[in-house]
Amino acid sequence: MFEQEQKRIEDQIRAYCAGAGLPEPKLQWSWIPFSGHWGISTSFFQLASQEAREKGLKVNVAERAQTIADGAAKVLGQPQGFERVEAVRGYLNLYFSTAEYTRRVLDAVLAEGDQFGRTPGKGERVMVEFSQPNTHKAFHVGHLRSAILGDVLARILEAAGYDVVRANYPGDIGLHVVKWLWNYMKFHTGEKPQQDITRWMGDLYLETSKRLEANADLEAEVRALYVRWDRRDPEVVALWEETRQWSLDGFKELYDLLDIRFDVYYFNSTVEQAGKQLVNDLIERGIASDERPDGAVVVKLDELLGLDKEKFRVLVVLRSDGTALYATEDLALAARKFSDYPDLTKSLYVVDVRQSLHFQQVFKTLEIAGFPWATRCQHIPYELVTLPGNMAMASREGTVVLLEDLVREATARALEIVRGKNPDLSVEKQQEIALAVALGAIRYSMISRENTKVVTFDWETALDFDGQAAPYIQYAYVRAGSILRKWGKELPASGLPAYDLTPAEVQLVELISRLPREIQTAANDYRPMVLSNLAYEMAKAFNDFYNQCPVLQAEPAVRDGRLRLVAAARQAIGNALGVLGVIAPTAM
RNA sequence: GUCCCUGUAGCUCAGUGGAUAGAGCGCCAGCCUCCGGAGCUGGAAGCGGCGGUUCGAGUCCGCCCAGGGACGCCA
Repeated sequence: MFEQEQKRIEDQIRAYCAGAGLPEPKLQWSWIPFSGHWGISTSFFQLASQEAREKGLKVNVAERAQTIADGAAKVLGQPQGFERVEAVRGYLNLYFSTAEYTRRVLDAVLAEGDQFGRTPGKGERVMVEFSQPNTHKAFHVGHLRSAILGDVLARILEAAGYDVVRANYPGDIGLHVVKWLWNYMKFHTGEKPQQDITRWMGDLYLETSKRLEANADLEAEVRALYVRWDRRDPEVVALWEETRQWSLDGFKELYDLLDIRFDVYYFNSTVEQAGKQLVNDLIERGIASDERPDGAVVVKLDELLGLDKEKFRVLVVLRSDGTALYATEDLALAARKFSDYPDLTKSLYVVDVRQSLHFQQVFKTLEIAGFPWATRCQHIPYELVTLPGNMAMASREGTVVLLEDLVREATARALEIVRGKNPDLSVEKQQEIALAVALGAIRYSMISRENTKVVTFDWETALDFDGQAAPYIQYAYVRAGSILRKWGKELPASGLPAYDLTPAEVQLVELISRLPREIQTAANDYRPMVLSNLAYEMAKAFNDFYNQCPVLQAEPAVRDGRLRLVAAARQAIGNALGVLGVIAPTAM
C-alpha cells in the first residue's frame, strides 16, 4: 500500500550513499516496532560494517551507522507522505503521515468490502488433499486437525489467488473394514444406523476390536472374510458398499456442520489395482526389486541414488503375497491426481508428521520413475492431537473424544452464556449463535499454533471462551457491528481525519493494513497461524480502541472519522474470520 | 544406531538476524450513572546448556542435554 513512497525514499538514500562514497545499501524495511507509531524503518549497521571491511577501517559500527542515518535523514528532509524522519541509534525511522495513510487504508477497505485482503487470481491451480477418514470408524478430535488445517489452508490459498482443488482420500477398505464387516455379519445383520451414524459405526468398531482381542481364534474368520472380499464375493461387496455409504453419509453430516467441502473424493479402494500395475512397471524398469517369494517388492532408494548415508532408505511397494500396501496406493493416487488435473502447480498432502519419511520415499520413487510432476508433490506435516499425558487417541482403544461430543458440550456451554447476555433473542437465534461460537473456538484451537506443535486436548481449555480464542475475535466483530447499528445512518464520506489519532487508533489501522500481506505469507508458507494471529491482534487492537475512544459520543468531526474506522475494522476482522472459516456473528 | 520435530513466564503459545522478547490462562490489585464486562487497566514472572558465525543471535551453524516421532512387508 505504500510501495511508491518507499521506492522514492530508497532512490534518495541510494543517491546519498553513492555521493558519500558508501557501498550500495541493501535497505531492508521493517515496521517501526513501537506500538502506537506507524511507519517504516531501516538500519545502517550492515552498510557501516561493509564499508569498514571494504576500506579496511576500524570503526565503531553503531556510531558509524548513526552518522550515516543522520546524513540520510538530512538528505531526505521532510519527504511527502511522511510527517517525521528521525535517525536514532543507527536506525532511520520514517513516520507516516497518519492522517493521510489512515484515509488511504480505510478507503481501500471500505471500497473493497469483503474482497479486502484477497488477491485476484494467479492462474495457478493447487490441490490440497486433507481429512483422510477411515470409513467404518468414529470421527474423533484427533481427525479434526487434518480436516480443519486442510480446510483453512484451502481457504487461505483461495484468498491468495490460487485455484484450489480440495481432495478427500477416505480409507474405505483394509483390514479394519473387513473386521467391522465380520462383526456386523455375525452379530448385527439387518441393523441400520438411525442417527449419529458415525458414532454408531465407531461403537461397532470398538465392539469388534474387543471381541477379537478377547478371542484370538476369531482372527481366522476375519481372514476368511478378507479372502472373500479379495475374490469380490458379491454378498460381501454389496454389504461393503452399503455400510461404506453409511459412513460417508455420517462424514457428510460432520463436514456440513464444520462447513468443510470437497471437490473430489479419491477412494482408497479405487487406486489399488492401478497401484499394482504401477509397481509392475517399476519392476520391469528395474526401479523396484522383486524379492518374492522370500521378500517383498521394494525400491532401494538410497542404492538407486548412490547415497552413502541412509536417507530415503527402502520403500516396500508390494507385500510378498502380492497384496497392496498404503505405499502401493499412494504411488497410483499421485499419478491419478495429475491425470485428472494436469495443470496442478502443487499437489499438497495434509497428513500427520509420522508419515514424513513415507511421503519422501513415495515422491522420490515417482521422481526416479521419471514423472515430471513428482517434484510438485509436497507433504504438509502436522503434529497430533493428544490427550493429557501425551496419550494418543485410538479408535480401537476407545480413548477418543468424539467430534459430536465436543461440539455438543461446547455449544451447550456457549448457549448458557448467550442466554444470559441476549435473553430477548429467539431460541433459534440463540442456538445459532452458540453453535457459531462453539465451532469457532474448536476451529481456532486447531490452527492457532504452529503445524509442527502438538495440540493437547483437554476439556477445560476447549470450553474456555475467554482470552486468545475465536470468541474473543467474534466479540470484537459484534461490538463493531453494534456501534454501527446504533449509528444507523450512512457512513460519513471519506476524508482526512480532522483530529490527531490516538496510539490505539494508529495501531488498529496499521494492523488492518497488514491483512493482504499476511494472507499471502500464510499461503506461501502453508501456515494458517499467521492469519489467526493477525485476526486476534486486530480484535485486541479494536477492543483497546473501543475502551479508549468513544465513537458516538465524540464531537462530530472525531465521530465521523472513528465511524469509518469502526466499519473498516469490522470488515477486516470479518474477512479474516471468513478466510479462517469462522462464522462472524451479528450478536453473541 | 540414522533421520525428523520440539524446548521462550507456573501452564499453553507468539516472536521477517536488529531497537525495550510479547499474548492468553492462572495468581494479586482495580474498572460497568459512559457505544455490549466473552471486555479493559495495573502487578509479579522467562529465551535448556556450551561453543561458533556476525557490527548485532530467542532466531543461523556445530556439539551436548531433555521430550516426542519415524526408520523393508501397519495405515
